[in-house]
Amino acid sequence: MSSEQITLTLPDGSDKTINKEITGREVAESISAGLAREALSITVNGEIRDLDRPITQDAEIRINTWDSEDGRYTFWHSSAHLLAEAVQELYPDAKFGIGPPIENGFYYDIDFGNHSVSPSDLSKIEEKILELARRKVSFDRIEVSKKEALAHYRDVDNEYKLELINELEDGEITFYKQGNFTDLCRGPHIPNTGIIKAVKLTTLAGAYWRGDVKSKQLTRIYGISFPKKKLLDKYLHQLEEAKKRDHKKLGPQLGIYMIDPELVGSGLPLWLPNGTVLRRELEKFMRDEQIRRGYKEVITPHIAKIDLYKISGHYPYYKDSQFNPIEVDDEEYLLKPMNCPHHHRIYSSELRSYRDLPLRLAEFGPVYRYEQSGELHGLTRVRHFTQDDAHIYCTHDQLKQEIKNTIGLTQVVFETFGMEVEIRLSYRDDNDEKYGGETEYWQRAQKEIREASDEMGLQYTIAEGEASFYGPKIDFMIRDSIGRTWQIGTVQVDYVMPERFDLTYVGADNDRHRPVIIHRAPFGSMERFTGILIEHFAGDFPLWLAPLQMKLIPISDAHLPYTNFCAKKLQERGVRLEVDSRSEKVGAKIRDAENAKVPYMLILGEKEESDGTVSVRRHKHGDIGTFSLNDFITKIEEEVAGKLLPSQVELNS
RNA sequence: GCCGGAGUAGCUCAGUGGUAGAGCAACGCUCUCGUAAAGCGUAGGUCGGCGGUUCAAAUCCGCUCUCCGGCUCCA
Repeated sequence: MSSEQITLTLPDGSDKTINKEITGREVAESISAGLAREALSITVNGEIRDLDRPITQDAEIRINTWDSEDGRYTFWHSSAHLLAEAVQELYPDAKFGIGPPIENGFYYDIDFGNHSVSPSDLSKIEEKILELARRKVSFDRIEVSKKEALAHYRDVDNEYKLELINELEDGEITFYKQGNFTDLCRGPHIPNTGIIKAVKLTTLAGAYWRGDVKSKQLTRIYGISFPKKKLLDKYLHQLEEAKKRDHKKLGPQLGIYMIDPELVGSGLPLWLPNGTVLRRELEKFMRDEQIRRGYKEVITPHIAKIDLYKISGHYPYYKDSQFNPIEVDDEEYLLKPMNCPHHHRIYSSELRSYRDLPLRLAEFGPVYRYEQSGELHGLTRVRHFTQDDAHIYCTHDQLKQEIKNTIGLTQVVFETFGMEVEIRLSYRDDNDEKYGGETEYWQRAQKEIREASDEMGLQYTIAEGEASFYGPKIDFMIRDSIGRTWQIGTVQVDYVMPERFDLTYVGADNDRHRPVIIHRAPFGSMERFTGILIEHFAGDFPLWLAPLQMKLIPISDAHLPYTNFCAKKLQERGVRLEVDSRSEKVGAKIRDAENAKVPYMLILGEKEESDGTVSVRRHKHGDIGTFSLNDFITKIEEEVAGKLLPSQVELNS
């Protein structure tokens, strides 16, 4: 091969030998005209780059279009620049912070000085963006020295960019310029602004410069853009649909929970009868799983003396997010922010032998945390919640197997509900103040959870700085209806609390040893899990969870006796049902049951009465046929016992 | 806690300074009905709260509470 040629490997694994210094655009053209037309950027050995930059060496490449994440990333990054240009034209005094692409769109943090941006400004900015886009100008990459970069931002008096540049190495600083707007930027960008056909500025928010509360708060404008107007309409429609799953709306509507800020308090959910049924079913499910795995259940009080939390370290570390202490008889008590310290005291109540380990103490433990007012959110972020908590006290030799067991249990939970979770290993960072315990313990614990995760075949990402103060975690995250991620289940390894509480066991060598603790909560909290569950199923719960499993609908009053007969038979088998004896037409009763998302409706009239059958409707599917009462009972008992998801239910009669 | 938005009947919403409205739900009566809305009627409000401007405030102004979307935080 001549030195003038390089080999490019395409995503399908095929190689392409091609002249050196070829640009991404030329590569795309060499593949197909269609691809060249759609191309937004190119990924070269994992780095996303502009299409018009030459490729100088052998590389794995991928041409990015709107259909790839890298392509959309490029598109939205360029959109953020266009947003900034529009703002600069309309508000010349605005100073720009950072403006990255995000999962669904982009944002730009802007210092508007004294101007307070309102939603009506947003539509003006949107129009300006589209106007600028139509000029179809290119994004030009300009390499600058650090000195030039600093000089530029001194001229325009932008302290934010100056701060950013000061942290950069000379020689790797680039600007991008489109039209009249130049921005410090690593790139890459799309070929020209004209590709951006539709834009929607979605949200206006305050955002601290560099995420620091002590810094100035800038105005963050969120937006999303598309290469076709139709895609924007589709996106907005999907957003509307997603909102219908919102547990804050569905929860109260379905009688699951309510919040009474006036007299009970914000963030203190009240579980309504339907929600309580659901929650008790969830607890029963977890208890059964735990009994099979050798857990022992305990119950501990909602409060404890403040000293308990001084020993555990919760009090000094998390003073700000606790309810104020309760003073009684010269003693201070705290509403418990965690259950662990209570459990540790139970552990310490007896002399423990290595033969007793692992000791697995479980509790549906209520905790109280004073979350900031702006942070409260339906059932997913509250000030009082109940963790499906457990602490496993074990020897070092047992640790890895126990971690794997808890991961296994957590997986069972998510499989049961058909949930897809993202897994995150939450490690510590360099900020020693945030964490307790010896660094060597931390390294050890991080290694152990990683090994256990690998051996269980988990796909995870690692997040530094997300650990709890006593140890690293495996966090199981799930998305809500509008794509926000919430931590649900967690498995944590803890070497710190055994030291703080001086926990010991007697080993085979008759010496005292320190146990290790695993903290775990597969649901996380009953509240958050229920909130997520509502959104996951959009209120159409599997039969075993549905608070109201069926409605019995007599055709007319004449069939009420037979309806009550069926109701009695079903109730004897533990079915949760209601008889709709209102003087409404069948259609109306069906409609009401459908709206209440009741899984089954039994229509009972003359035919059914004389045959001893029930005519069955399934929520969202309609009439599924006629069954003998006994066959129907068998069918639903199988459905409940198998914890079948709505999508798994066989509807053939 | 911070930034922006919003609070009118149980729900969805109309009402821009002059007597608080609609649909659905609820309740009553009539109808006794075959697979997604029967008909008629009744009741329901401190227009989130407090204060101010005005002859007059749901409407204008100030403060405050709560909720929504973000930020920060998150044991």
